Amino acid sequence: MNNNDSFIQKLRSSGLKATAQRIEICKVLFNRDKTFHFTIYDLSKFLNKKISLATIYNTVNAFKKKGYLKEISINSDKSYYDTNVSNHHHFFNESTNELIDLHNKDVEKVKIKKNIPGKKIKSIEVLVKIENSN
Amino acid sequence: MNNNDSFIQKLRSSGLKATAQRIEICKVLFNRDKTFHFTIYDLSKFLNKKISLATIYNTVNAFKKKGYLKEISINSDKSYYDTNVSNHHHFFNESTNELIDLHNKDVEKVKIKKNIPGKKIKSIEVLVKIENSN
DNA sequence: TTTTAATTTATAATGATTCTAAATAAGTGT
DNA sequence: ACACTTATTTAGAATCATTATAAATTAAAA
Ligand SMILES: [Mn+2]
Ligand SMILES: [Mn+2]
Ligand SMILES: [Zn+2]
Ligand SMILES: [Zn+2]
Repeated sequence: MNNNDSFIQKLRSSGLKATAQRIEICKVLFNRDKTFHFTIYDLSKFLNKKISLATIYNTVNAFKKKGYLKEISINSDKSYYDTNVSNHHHFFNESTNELIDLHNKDVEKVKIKKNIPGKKIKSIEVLVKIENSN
Repeated sequence: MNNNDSFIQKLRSSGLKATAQRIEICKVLFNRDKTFHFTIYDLSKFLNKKISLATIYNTVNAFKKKGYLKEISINSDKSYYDTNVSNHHHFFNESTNELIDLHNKDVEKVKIKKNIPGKKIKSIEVLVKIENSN
């Protein structure tokens, strides 16, 4: 089973039609060793004008809804997405606008000692902003 | 010394002219007991059309640059600002889009065990997303 | 009071994202 | 293989937050 086939299965199994555009986007996003952190603009550069911007947005939103991508909270004017959908934290390099994963072993478990009645915790995310220390 | 005078001094001492608009905005932002978390839209509602939107943006940006306001990292399409400029963390209520302060005593100190050579840490922020638990 | 530079403002511009609606293509059933 | 139905793609328009522009105003200095 080659990669394309696995993407086709992945798409179909989640009720998404396996279109050429989605398979192309899957290849860019998921044929990787490490986590990919990207903006829509980053992704569109990789796709090299082969796919319309509307479709890139549609697909990223669909993949996010299906749980294949995660949106990352950055103080910024555009959204960042992450192929690592597990619970993890980030460095954000303010000099380069680049995200770097912090794995569980890199951050001591965050303990929240306050609770709000009637509310439950959905996620706990740590963002460590860094810059050149020159 | 009334409030206005203290705002005038605060503005002048940081090299900002003490205009009527800025004093008005100071009153909304800083005449409070607790932290104020707001968007530009929130602030503009408080100001009730007396001040142009451009000036609200200009002033918030100026206050942020001077360290009187902090921008908060939320996964969202608009910026949030915070009158609490100290290092602290937040709950974000996804049902109401409301920020709630987490003080130092509410969160165990976050320990980052990974370091990136040539980079220094500017800030460490924890964002706890919550929602109705029904 | 005059001068000067900062500020305010209406308005235009920008940029990210979503919407619209027509054309196309995937998957289903025959 | 073929037709059918519906999801998807797409160009382009619309929206929304934010920033830029540039002329009028005003604070503070001289
Ligand atoms: Mn920003
Ligand atoms: Mn969003
Ligand atoms: Zn990540
Ligand atoms: Zn706060």
